[in-house]
This record gives sequence, C-alpha cells and structure tokens, in this order.
Amino acid sequence: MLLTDRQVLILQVIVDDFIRYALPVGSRSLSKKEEISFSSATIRNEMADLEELGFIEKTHTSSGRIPSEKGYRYYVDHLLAPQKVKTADVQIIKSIYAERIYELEKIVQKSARILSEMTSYTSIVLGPAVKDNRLRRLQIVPLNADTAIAIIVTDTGHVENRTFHFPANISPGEVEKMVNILNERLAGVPLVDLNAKIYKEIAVLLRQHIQNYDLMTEVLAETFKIPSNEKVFFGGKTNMLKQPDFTDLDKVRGLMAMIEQEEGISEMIRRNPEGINVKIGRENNNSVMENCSLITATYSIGAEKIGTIALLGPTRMEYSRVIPLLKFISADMSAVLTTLYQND
Amino acid sequence: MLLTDRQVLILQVIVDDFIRYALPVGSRSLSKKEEISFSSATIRNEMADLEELGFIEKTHTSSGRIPSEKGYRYYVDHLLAPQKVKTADVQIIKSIYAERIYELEKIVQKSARILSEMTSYTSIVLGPAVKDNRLRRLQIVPLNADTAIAIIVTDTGHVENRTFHFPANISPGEVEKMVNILNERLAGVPLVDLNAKIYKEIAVLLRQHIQNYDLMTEVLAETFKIPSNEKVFFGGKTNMLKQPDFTDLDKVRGLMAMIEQEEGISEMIRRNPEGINVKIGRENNNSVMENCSLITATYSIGAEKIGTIALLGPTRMEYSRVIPLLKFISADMSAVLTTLYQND
DNA sequence: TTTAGCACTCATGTTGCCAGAGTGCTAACA
DNA sequence: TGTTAGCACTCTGGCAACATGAGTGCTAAA
Repeated sequence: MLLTDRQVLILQVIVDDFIRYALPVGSRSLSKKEEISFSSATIRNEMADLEELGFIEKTHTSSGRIPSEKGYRYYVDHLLAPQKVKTADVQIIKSIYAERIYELEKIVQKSARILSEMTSYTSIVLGPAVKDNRLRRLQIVPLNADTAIAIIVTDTGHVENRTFHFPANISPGEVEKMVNILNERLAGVPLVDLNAKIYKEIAVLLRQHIQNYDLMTEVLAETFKIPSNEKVFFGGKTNMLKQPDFTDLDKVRGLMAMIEQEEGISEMIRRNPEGINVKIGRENNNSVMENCSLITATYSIGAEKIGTIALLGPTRMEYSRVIPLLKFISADMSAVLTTLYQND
Repeated sequence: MLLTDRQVLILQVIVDDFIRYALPVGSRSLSKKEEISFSSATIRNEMADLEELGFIEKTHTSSGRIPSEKGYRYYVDHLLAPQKVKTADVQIIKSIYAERIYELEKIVQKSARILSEMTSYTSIVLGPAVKDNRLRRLQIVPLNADTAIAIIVTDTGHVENRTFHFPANISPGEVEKMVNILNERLAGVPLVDLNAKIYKEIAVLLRQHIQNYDLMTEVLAETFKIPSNEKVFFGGKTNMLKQPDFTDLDKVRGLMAMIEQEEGISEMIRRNPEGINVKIGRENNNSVMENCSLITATYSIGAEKIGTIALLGPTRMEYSRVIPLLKFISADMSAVLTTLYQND
C-alpha cells in the first residue's frame, strides 16, 4: 500500500501537469519530462498500479490519467512543494494594511477582494459575528415623530443601525435619559448579551424615568436582536466562470446558486477546524462541490479565532501557490487585527 | 413601409410565440393558430415581406423566423397588450411596504429582490445618490486615542459612517464642542455641500474653540467626502443563467463580468430618461447586451426623480407581463417614498 | 526489472445519408 | 388581384460508417 519513490514521482508529475494544463496526462508525454528517466512502458505499468490504488483515473479506456480526489489528497498532504509567496504579492498584501484603516470589516472585505484577484478563484471571508463584538456606544437619532434610528457602535469600529418606532407619548427628554442609562450600563457588553441585560437590569431603571417603560423595553429588546451569523464577504464571485473546468452549464448554475445563497457556502466553510484546511471535491459533502476544492484558513485576534478566509476553486487548483498565499494573508490579517484590537 | 393589418397580426403572433417557446416560428405552425385563418402559403408570402422590411429574420435558409430587434421594437411600441398585474403579485408588492420600514435603502433593496423573484430576470435598482440626502445628525464616537468614527444620519434614514484619525492633541471637550457646532450649522445641508460649508463657515468657528483647528478642518473635509454615485442594488444576479437563451458560455461570461463590475450596467441604466424605457439589444450600445433587453423605470419623491429601477433579461423578454409590473412597482415605490419623505 | 513492440480501445472529426421542418415559387383558383 | 395547393429545394440534426491519433495493456526480449 505504501507507494514507491517512483510512483510518488509519477503521481506528482501527473498532478502538476494536470493542474497546469487541465488535460489528461499520457505515458508518452510523461516520459518526455526532464524529471523522468524511464520509458513510457514503465510509466504505463506504474500508472496501472497507481490507478488500482485509486490515486489516478481515466476519463475513458484509452485516455491519459487525471488525478482522483485521493490523488489530490495525497499530493496536498505529502507532495506539496510550497512556493514562496511572490514578493510582488507580499507588497500588495502589506499595502492592504498600510493605510490606517481601523474598521475591521473594511480590512476583511479588502482582503477578500485582493485574494480573489491574485488567484482568480472565488474568495469568501467569514467576518466575525457581529454578536460577539462589544458595545462601545449607542446613539438614538429621531427621524420623525414616531421613528428613530438606533446606532450601535462596537469596539471593532463596526456600526450597526436600525430604525424603530417609539411607543406613543415618549418625550425627547425621556429618550435622552434612556440613552444615557443604556450607555452607562451596556458599554463593553457583547452585543449578544444586550437583550438579557435589558430585561434584567435596564427595565428596572427605565421604570423610574419613563412612562411607557414596558413598551419601550420591548421595543429596545426587539431592536437589539443581533443576527447571530457571521458576515460573509465575497471576492470574484464569477471567477469560476473563467475556469476551463466549468464548461458544463448545469454545474455552473449549481455553483452560482450556492454562492448566491450564501447560506450553504458559509455553513460549509464554518465546519472546518482552526488553522488551514484543504477540502477536496466530495470531501465537502456537497454535490455541487464535486469538482471544486475549498481551502480555509482561520484568522484571529490574539489567541481567539474570529473568522475564516476561504478560497473556492476547481479541484485542479494551484495548491502549491495558493496555500502559502492563504497562510500568509491569514497570518498577516491576524497580526494587524491583533495590534488594533487586542487591548481594547 | 406601413404594415398591413395582416402583417401586423403575423408579426405579433411570431413575437408572442417566440417569447414563449424560444424556437423559430414556421409558417405551418402559425397557420394552425386560432388567430390565423389563412394558409401557410399566404403566411410565407407575408413573412417574406416582413423579413425584407427587417422585422423578422431567419437563423438559416430554411428555418422558421425569429423577431429581429426592429421586430421587438415594433412589438413593444405598437402591439403590446399590457397584462394586468396579477393580484397575487400586487399583494406581494404591497407587502413590501406594509411593514413600517423607514429606511429608504431597505425599501429599495427589498424591491429589487422581489422584482427579480417575480420575473426570474435580473433586477437592478439605482438608489438615490447619498450625496443628495440632507444631513440630519452627525455623531462622533471615539474608538481609541487617535481614531474615531463619524456617523452621518441623513433625512432618509441612511446611515453613513467612516473612521478617521484625530490630529494630535485634541481633547474630548473640544471634540464635543466641535460636534455641537457641526450639528448646529450643518443640519439640513445636502451632504454634497458639506465640504464647501466646512471651509466657508465652520473653519472660522472651530478656530475659536479648537487648538489645531486647521488640521481638524482638513480631516473633517476629508471625512465628509461623499461618493457621488448612486448606490446599486441587485436582485437575482445569476438569473440569466437560467434563461435558455444563454447557452453560450462566452456570452454569459461577458454579461456576468458587466454585472459584477457595476459600473457599466449602472451607467447604461442611468442614461435613460425619466419614465419607463425599453432598450432592446444593441440599442443599449453595448456588445455584451446583444441578446438582452433592459427596461428602466424611474421613481421619485414628489415630483423629483431620485432613482431608477431596471430589469435585465433576454431580448425575448415577457414584455407584456413585465412592463406593467415595473410600472406598478415604480409607481408604488414613488407613492410610499413620497408619503415618507416628502415633507421632511 | 526495464523496455520495445504490437494489438486493442476509445474519443474525435469527417463523411454520407435520411427524415423533418421549413422555405420560395409557380400555377391554379375564387 | 389576392389566396392557396403543390412541389422542388434547402438546411438542421441525428445516425452510422470510417479513419485517425492518442493512449493503454500485455508479452517477450534485453
């Protein structure tokens, strides 16, 4: 079951070649490669063995071989010669963070865009769930007699806002008092806990200052319902169309539908553990991903994982270029975010 | 050059049929239709004339006919029997506005989504340019020693926010004063004019209260640079993939690239005049639009046009269903927005 | 163990053929 | 003069036959 050195070499060359040219690789063309010093017949024998072991497969009886998912898996796990990230690319990535951006979301979004541009695959970044941010400041801006905007600023510079309707008979003075109470009591509280706190602590206080305090409490609670999902950012949504692998319109439709939906893809990304992960084809447990690979890398503030940056491409992905790139970006992002937000 | 009644009838039936089935229409199948009481031979003669006049064309010598762009044009201009909007659809549209939403953007975005769902084409809505909104309130929330978020709330409930960096040595007290000054002086001013006002009126006032007033003024001016473009909202970006007309991957790629870019498509929409407009195929002056039509309808607050709602589909679009729908939605949106924002 | 050689397989492209849909034209008809 | 039936013609699309070329598996010799 263990592969011989020569088999490994052949597998490696097959995968490299197929990644490059997207065409089945035959024994004759292999025998012409520098790395390979034995004849096509020998290669054929070895290929037959490799096929039997499940590392490569044929598209039809007399075709060349293409890597199977297992073949890619072996390649990724054992054969990857990670390229160094090109200095030009390093420059570009560094420049994302060179501007003094504070807003976490912008950093994340920009990273997604650049990653997709550098790879011409589709990048997906799960931003930190807003619910885990902490409240920095709450403001209420009245718009008309019964409508106002609540603005929530978090410690990561994220601004969340939503309109709501006042219960009847509330005075500007009361609103002001309420805002003060809320800011005093809720600063530093994770958004996800706002609701509980409002019922537990704030309601009592409001009672002392506001007429319609019970209705108001309810409105506040409703207003501060924070979506529990991570935000999803995309880069190069339609890059898949450019890949020669996707000539089948139906496949494309399926993929696009999934990307459009956001749910499916973010769920798929989310279930990967910390660090860097490569999921090849059906390893993603999703029929539309049959010819796709997904590489994920988590990023963090300090030691705490806060999001995932992912790359979606054909199984025939340039792993050796892309994996180091993703590692680099996620590490760099983590570093930047950590200096920005660590000691808040 | 004027068409006879019979020619018009035939043209109408051809277009209707082709819109429905996406297959070239032959004389024999035409002759079997109820509406048509004369023989296939007669139809052939008429079709020959119609072709000579440029209203229909063949895909090959012995194929049935399909409408030309000129044919669609005539159909849209003269033959459209606008269907009534289905009551079910009316319900759905009404329900968009039934919830008491105040935020203009949400209304616009929701409209885009629903329009695309009802038509299975791609909808694009140009929201009002943020720069034309008026400032309702400005807030500044410090994030750390030198960074803060400026939050701009407009009269349409839009919240714009951006981070900026304080010049050195500014005290919390000074910031508060500044915010007060800005709110006093700038409330009701269109965002696009903020900059001018800051240099003309605010700078002088800041001078009296703030040490580093010149640097601060510059930072403010920089912060209040408002993007001049309309916001673009999409619905059903990938709906085009579902149309039988788009089997050619290259065409699809071109279209998707344009949609992804946002620039091209919004520019194309923008150059249509007020009211409802139908641009067929090359009338859009854009090679990727060759087999597409674009229908635009403007919406307004009171008498002032503030945005455009558009629908992108194949030239073989269901004009008779879709045009009334678009009319209805744009009118309804205008009505709702007018009651919400007219007297602000 | 390696390799040369050969028979075999299959995808691809070409050709010819046929059926079917559709046209254009002509001649007869109302 | 307008309408229609009929017929010859054209083109697409599907199918089968065939050649080609890339590639394989196997055998036998080195």
